[in-house]
Order: sequence, then structure tokens, then C-alpha cells
Amino acid sequence: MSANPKRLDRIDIGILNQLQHNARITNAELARAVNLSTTPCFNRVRALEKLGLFKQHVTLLDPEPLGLSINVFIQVSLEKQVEDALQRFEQAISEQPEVMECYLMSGDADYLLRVVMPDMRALERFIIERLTTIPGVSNIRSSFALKQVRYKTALPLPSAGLTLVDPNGNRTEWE
Amino acid sequence: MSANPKRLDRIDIGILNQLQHNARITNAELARAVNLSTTPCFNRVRALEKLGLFKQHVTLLDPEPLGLSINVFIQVSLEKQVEDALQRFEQAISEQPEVMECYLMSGDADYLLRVVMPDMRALERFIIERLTTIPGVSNIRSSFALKQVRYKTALPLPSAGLTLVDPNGNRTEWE
DNA sequence: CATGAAACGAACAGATG
DNA sequence: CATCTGTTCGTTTCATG
Repeated sequence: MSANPKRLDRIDIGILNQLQHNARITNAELARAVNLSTTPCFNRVRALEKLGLFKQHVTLLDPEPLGLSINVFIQVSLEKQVEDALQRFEQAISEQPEVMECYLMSGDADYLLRVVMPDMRALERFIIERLTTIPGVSNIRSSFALKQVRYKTALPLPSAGLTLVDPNGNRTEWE
Repeated sequence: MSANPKRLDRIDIGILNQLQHNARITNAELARAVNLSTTPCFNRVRALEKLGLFKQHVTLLDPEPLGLSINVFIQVSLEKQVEDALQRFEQAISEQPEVMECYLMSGDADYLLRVVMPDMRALERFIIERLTTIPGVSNIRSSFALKQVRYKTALPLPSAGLTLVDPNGNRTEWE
């Protein structure tokens, strides 16, 4: 029960999907893609922006030619899972540029990291000099990705009728 | 020993880093950020583009208000790891929009997936209707992310002097 | 929401130092 | 590479139907 559970129609969702795949599309192109004229399309984009739906517009680089194609998943256990230890770990991990993703996992109360590395030497140094030196880290297990089969950033949106989750309560509805 | 092991200087790397964080930066702003005038900056961006370093310009959406904040990691084992079975699995998995990432892992010759879901019901349906129905899938183990501590798309580039890896051979050097 | 007009800024190309 | 010129094009706002 929130004040304004904003709903997105199929045009809004079309706009989001276009932008998810091309952040540099011009307003004119975007308008054509969703069957609007430029003015209302422009207004909708601004409205979606004001709703805070856009996190960032980013350029994805190809890791291959840059020599950063090694993906390693690292599972990290902490000695004691008190709130304070978790916070310090998360802080420390967020300062490492090689850490692309970090999740607090259920079950073992572990962390799961995805890191990118140029070679094995760098991985070794990262683990020894940057991970094990974080206070509270007790166990580390790493597994290598032989191949990145899929990597995408576009969220799977429904085709129409999406009710936004209000910041406090959580009413989501798919139609 | 390839024909043209192109090297990027610190300005090129500065451009890449700017674009990694803001795909919509104007050429004028970009030029100022890397201490160039607009013309050579523009030419460098074009050159980097022609080298194939840009994969995509994308808009990252906030999963929270869209009701897609549940991240689940799923480990999948296949019955037999013959090339043909792998290929069919990868094909099938790439058609599922909820699968954000998929890696072929070393060791157990498993796959590791990250999928996003609106709720548990959807996860259950995904696993039962979409995963176990892929021929050759033998074992599935899923673990939930309680919290996304970090998620970024920007690759960690060296501060200067990066030799690109040529498509065939692989000579990478960091200075 | 569509249309059309108008002002502003940016992209892009070319020439010079 | 910097600076300058100029054209083209897209953005953004506004007034009208």
C-alpha cells in the first residue's frame, strides 16, 4: 500500500529495452522504434529517468584484446559472521578493481566473487596479497571459467504492464 | 609475433575508462577529461572503435524497482560432456532471457549460471520447465544471493602502456 | 499525444600553424 | 596535436490542434 505504485505500459518497457541494448540511440530513432513522435518519447525517457530506473550508461569493452579474458570465481568464508566483519570485508573488496561482482551468499554465509585477471600470476598475487590479507578471511576456494558462454546486462522485462516496487513496501505485479 | 601489436598510451586508456563509466559523455567533455582538444580526441575514439574494443553501449537499469532483485547462481552438470551436448546446452541456455551470465567451469566440467528472478515461484518454474527440460542436464544445484555487494562492468585497465592481444596469437604486455 | 517552429549545442569535416 | 571555421544534425523547449 504505497502512495504511487507507478505502472509502466508497453511503450515504457519498449523504451527501457531499447536503451538496455543501445545507450546511445538518438531520441528520434528511439521514438521510431516505439512508434511515438519525438516529443512524447523524450518526455517518457525523462520520466523514467526521474523514477530512478537508470543506473548508468556504460560502454562495455571487449576483454579479449585487452588481455583480461580470465574469469575466476572465488568463494570466500569469514571466520565469524558478525555484522562488523562482513562490513569490513565488503568495504575492502569494493576497493579492488579486479572484483567485477561480489555477492553475499545464503547457506554457508560465504561471499562469491567474480574477478577478471590478465594471467595466473596476477591471480596468485591477488589472492595472496589482496584477499588473504583482509582481516577475518578464513577460507578461499577459486574455480576458473574455461569459457564465458553468455554475458549480458539487459534485464528480462515483461512485455507489458509492470508495476514498480515502491522503495519501502514491495508490491510487484506482472500482468 | 603478429603484424601490428597496437599499443595504447595513457590517453587512450583514459578515454576507455571515461567511456566505461559514461557512455553518453560528449566528445567535448571527454576531450577535457583526458587533456586533449576535441579533434584528436574524436579521432582516437574512432580509432579505438575500429580496433573493436567497444562491445556495446548499454543502459544499466536498477533491478530493485523493476522487481528483479533476486540473483540466483545455478550450477549445472551434464550427463556426458561430449562436445555436442555442451553445444546444445549452451544454445538452449542462451535463449533464456533470465540467464544473465553463463560460464563453462573447470574441474567438474559444470556450468555456472547467474539468473535474475522476480520471486521464488518464477525460479521454481524456470528450473523445472526450462532447465531440467534441456536434454543432457543431470544435476542442478542453486544458491541464492542474499545481497549484491558489488556489480560493475568496467574492466580494470592498467594506468598506461597496454599492448593489445592480436586475434590469433596472444602477446599481452603490461608496462 | 501529434505537429511544427525555433534555439541551442554537439558531431563531424577540413584547413592552418 | 591545437585552433578555427563551417555545415549538419540532434536535442530540447514551446505553442497549437
